[in-house]
Formats: sequence, structure tokens, C-alpha cells
Amino acid sequence: MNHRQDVHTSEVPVLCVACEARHRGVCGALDADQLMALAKTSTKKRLEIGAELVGDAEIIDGYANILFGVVKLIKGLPDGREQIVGLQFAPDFLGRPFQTESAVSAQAATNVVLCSFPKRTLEALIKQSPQLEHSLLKQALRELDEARDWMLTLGRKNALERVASYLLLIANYIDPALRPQEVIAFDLPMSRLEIADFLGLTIETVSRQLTKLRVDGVIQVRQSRHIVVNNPARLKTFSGG
Amino acid sequence: MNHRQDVHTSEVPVLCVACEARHRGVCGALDADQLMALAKTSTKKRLEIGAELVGDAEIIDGYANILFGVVKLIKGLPDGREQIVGLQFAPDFLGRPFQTESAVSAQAATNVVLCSFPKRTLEALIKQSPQLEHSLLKQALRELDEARDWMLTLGRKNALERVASYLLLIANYIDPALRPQEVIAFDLPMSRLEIADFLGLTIETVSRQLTKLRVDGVIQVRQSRHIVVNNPARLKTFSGG
DNA sequence: GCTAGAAATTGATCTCGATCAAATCTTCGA
DNA sequence: TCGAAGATTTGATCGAGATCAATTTCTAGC
Repeated sequence: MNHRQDVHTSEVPVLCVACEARHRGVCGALDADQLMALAKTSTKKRLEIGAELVGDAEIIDGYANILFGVVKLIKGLPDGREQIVGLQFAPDFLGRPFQTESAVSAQAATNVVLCSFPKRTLEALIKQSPQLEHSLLKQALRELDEARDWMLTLGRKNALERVASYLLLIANYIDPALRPQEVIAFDLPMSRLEIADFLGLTIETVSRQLTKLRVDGVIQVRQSRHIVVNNPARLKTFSGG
Repeated sequence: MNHRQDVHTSEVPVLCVACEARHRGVCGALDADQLMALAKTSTKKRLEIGAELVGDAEIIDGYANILFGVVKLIKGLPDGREQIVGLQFAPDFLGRPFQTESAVSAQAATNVVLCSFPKRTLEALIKQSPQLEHSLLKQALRELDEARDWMLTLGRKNALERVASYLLLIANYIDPALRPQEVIAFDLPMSRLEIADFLGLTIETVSRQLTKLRVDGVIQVRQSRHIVVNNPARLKTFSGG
């Protein structure tokens, strides 16, 4: 596996799941195209790294690029209630630069391949490369837009609209160029519990809304996880805008 | 009024409410201390600029620093439902660098003093100053943390917890060094409708929860807007964490 | 394929917050 | 100070989604 030597720095060696070895520094940096190519050629594409990807401590002390899979960002209340506050897909950058009081933990939603590197590596790289800081700013602003879109969903949409919004979100991730009248089929990257935690609902309510959409002929559901959206434009009319 | 000449650039003149004149380029840049000093000495501190501060078009084409007051960021659905997705206080930077599809509009929640400047000015400044991009990244990450905190509130907290969380948010803005046992009094910067739109509730529910907190002796309410928190630590027990 | 355990669906009921309605309080101009 | 309009509170009722419970479906290991 080929690495960009120019961005490697001498730091603590970290397990890089992309190249199947411990190595020093950044592997692939933030070049989206190259990361996707890495993911496509990786023999570890289906690597199982378990449900717990990184905990609070690690996400503060280290960073990673997601090469393959879906990572969920979670916030919880002391009594156990949980809310998924973000989904990150390849080739997103994972981690929170600079200090923060806000505790967010990250978990793999699917099998995930990632390239990890220590905190100081990134911070050293930022100093030599304004371009890197610009990339981080652009991703942060995109995530901020996404978070605010989802705040509207959580604060003002009803259960059916939330589930429809979720299906559209995933469909648009699977096919960013999705057209309104095009049929699209995909496997949901999350369980009903995860979907409920993302939508601020219970699993029963999520299930009932999916049934409603299925009975109305907007979607087909096979084996729980497999979804066919017959008409994205029609689904959008259920999403509340 | 004194301006930092070094950051001025020759651009379209824009009305700057801080210095009460149209001028070219940036007034005060992003230096937080200087902006606060400006706000404190401004003769226009109580300037009434009406409810509508900047609309979608303007927020995409221009930027501003908030010198005084509270600005709310709003997202709406086609049928009129609204959600406040962020509050910005002095000396926050207002505006969304680079393009975005996400439509957020900004409105003044209180009287506001701000210093505005055109889009190209900022983008030109970024090119000459990595420090500026770093400031923007830090603010974007802070706003992202705040947005995710609020997603947990919107998705998983009940009405009483939401109202308690809101009061704590405002109290901590009024006094960032607030201690758990310290009595704090302040005027709410928002109407009941605005609070409801921030919390994903109705005005009636907000009112009932405030009454509940008042009857329980956690807060005092005078003339609707004036709040006394008798014991922030006790209020926190109502906020769900 | 068979089976056990987990995940998802479906049903019955309850509850919190929305909705509709009316009564107060507050503000502000005349 | 008075009065009107708007803001807020309070009351009564309703309904969407939560909760509790029982099946059914799916998955993985044998």
C-alpha cells in the first residue's frame, strides 16, 4: 500500500487499519480522492473492528480519516437517553481539533476502515500547511450546516416527516446525484434503535412510520435493512420540506 | 471612532453601524477585545435596527461582527414552522464563509450593534492572514459543539428540561463565571415565542414550565422578561444534565 | 435446514405537550 | 392617566408518540 511520504511525520506509531500496520504519522492526509482509492483497493475493506470504534479519550487524543463505512457521533444524558448528533461517511475527517468541553463519542455504525494518527501530528501539519486548515474549516462548516438542518428536523418535524427525511438523507449519501424520479435501492447502515436515536424517536415509532410509507407504496422494505425508494420526489413530499 | 487601518481594504462602501458611517472594508476585523471596547464606547449601543437584521441574500453576500446584542439564526419549513438553530452574541462573527445550500436566516433578537463588511473583503483578508482562518475555524467548531449540545436537548429532553437548559444557557452567557450557588438575575433576550422556537415547543408549554419552576421556588419571574435564578445548581437538576 | 437469541413489528393503553379558548398582564401612544 | 394592542398566563380538551406487552421475522451457529 502506497503512502504519501511527504505528509508523514515522526510521531508515536499508531495502528493504521488501511495499511494493516503500525506506522508513524499521517497516512494519506486529507486528500479525498486518494483516500477513496485506498479504500477501494484495501484488502481490509470489510474489516470488523467492532461496535466501539473510539471512545471519548481517544477522540480527544487522536484523529482519523474514514476510508470506508459509517461512523455515528453520540451524545448521552446521565440517565442513559442517547442522541446521535452526526453521521460521518468516508472520506470524512474524524476528531475534534483543539480542546473542547463538549463530550461527543464516536461509534462504528457499520464495518469501518480508517486511518488513524496522533493528535500532535495533525497540529504540526496545520502549522506548515494553511491548505489543511482550510480543509478542516470547510468540513466544520459543512457539519455545522448538517447539524442545523437536523435541528430543524428534531425540533419541528413529526415522526413521519423525520423518517422520510432520514431515508432521503441516506439515499442521497448512497447516490449524491440522485434524481427525483429515479428508483434507488440500498441497505440501511443503521439498526432501528440507531435510527430512533438519530431521529429522537423510539424504535416502535420508527417501525410504524416505515410501515406507513410501505403501505402507501412510497418504499419497499425487505429483511428490515433493505430499502427500495420507488420515487424520491414522492418521499420528499412526506419529509416536510 | 478609531479603526484599525491595517485591515481596511478598498471595497464597496457598507453602512457600519458602529461608526455611524458608510466606509470601505473591515472595521475592527475579528479582534474580540477591540470589538468589545468599540461596543462599550459606541454612542449607538441601543441602536434600534428593527426585527429584520439580515435576510438570506445578505448573509450570503456579506459578513458582520456583532458588537452588541443577540442575533438568532433561523431555519423554517415551507408551511411556516420555524426553528431557531443558533444564538450569536458579541463578539461573534456573523455570516457563512464560502458557498452553502443550507438556507439559514438571521434576525436580531434584541437591539443589535454590528459592523458589516462585504464578502470579498473577508475572502481577501483570509488569503493574507492564516490567523484569520484559524479564528473562523475555532468559532465554527464552537458553534458545532453548541449545535450538537442543542440536538441532544431537542431530541431527548422533555419540556421542563428544555426550559431549564435554556435558562442555564442564558445565565451562563450573562455570567460565564457563574458559580453553582450564586444568585443571578437577568432579562431574557427573547420573547416567549422565540424561546418556544428555540426549544421546539409552543409558547403555552414554555409558559407552563416557567410557572412550574417559579412555583417550585427555583426561579423568580418579574414582568415576564426579568428572571432571578435563586440557585443555579438546583436549576441544573431540572435540566436533565 | 434447524434452532436460539436478537431485532423488528404489531397491538393496547397512557401521557405529555399541542391545540383551542379565555382571562390577565404589559407596554406604549394619545 | 387611559385605553388599545400585543404578550403572557391559565384552563380544557385532544392526539401523536411513548410505553408496556406479545408476536413475528431475521440472523448466526450448528
